[in-house]
Amino acid sequence: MCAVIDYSSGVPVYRQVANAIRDDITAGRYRPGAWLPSEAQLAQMYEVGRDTVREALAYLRAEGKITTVRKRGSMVAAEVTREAHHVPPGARVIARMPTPDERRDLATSVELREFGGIPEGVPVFEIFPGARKHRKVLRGDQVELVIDPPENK
Amino acid sequence: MCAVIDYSSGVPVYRQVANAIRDDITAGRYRPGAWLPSEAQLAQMYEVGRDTVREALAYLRAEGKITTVRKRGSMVAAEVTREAHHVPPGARVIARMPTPDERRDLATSVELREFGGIPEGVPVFEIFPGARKHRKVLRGDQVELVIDPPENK
DNA sequence: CATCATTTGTCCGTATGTATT
DNA sequence: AAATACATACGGACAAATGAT
Repeated sequence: MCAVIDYSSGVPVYRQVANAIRDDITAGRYRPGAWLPSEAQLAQMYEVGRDTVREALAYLRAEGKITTVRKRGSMVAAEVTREAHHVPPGARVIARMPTPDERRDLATSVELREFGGIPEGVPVFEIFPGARKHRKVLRGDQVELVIDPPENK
Repeated sequence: MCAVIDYSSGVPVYRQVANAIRDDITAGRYRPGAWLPSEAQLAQMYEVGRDTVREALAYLRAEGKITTVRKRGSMVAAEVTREAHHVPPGARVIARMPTPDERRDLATSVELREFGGIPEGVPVFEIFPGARKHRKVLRGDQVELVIDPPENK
């Protein structure tokens, strides 16, 4: 029934599996917050090895689509509402993946306990405000930058 | 010489290996663009299984620190100069990981041929300009957003 | 042009510790 | 308490593509 793995396509099998699972997520067959089948089950479903499933899950983690909890399983990432963050004129902003330190510092207490930090696949904003104020690092999955319209003062 | 893996720390071994390699990268012992030792060599160096090394490399790929080329090896991600991109007042910006389509569309021709798309660990900006213009999706590793100062017109 | 060694991708068997039931 | 399920980790093995000889 599910999933045709094409071994002659040249596309790594783990990516084909990842694509199939991602399609199931986007199609709503796995809902946000729900647990995926276990690695062994997924391996059986797609008729591939466990290693391949593990790589596919790592791939989806890197995309931020799922988070994996040690000794529990992999969960579809929950949707969060983004909080507006106002950026002053003249600022510069880059997006990048967080450092290990930032992953620890930006985590909620729950995430820190469960995952050891913010999940994989979550980028950060690094904001350099105009003058010589300190730069800010914000979680990319929880904020939305709002460019302030010019004020008349 | 290199790397002490602490099996009693509770920290997964693959993460300890990833941390050790990352430290080597940040310390400049592996330069941008250089090939890492092969998986087999790394496994020997840290005295762990190849599975563990592969997981560590997947972890570093997700961080954008390295890119892996099939049948060739893993390379330290090259540094690029960011191009300035001006954002109009009133716009909203989010950062997220790209979809598979975007990974293909935003790749250079070289990346498309070598990796099949932009590398893992590269986030994107999604910019919603004020009115009802089309949204823009830009590579997070190549651009730097510049918030335009208010103009007087 | 042909051959060979290297390297990643993939699969399998097995073992262990831990969380949940 | 006991059993089950699962992530983590090790080892061996082969295929296919690449690069060097």
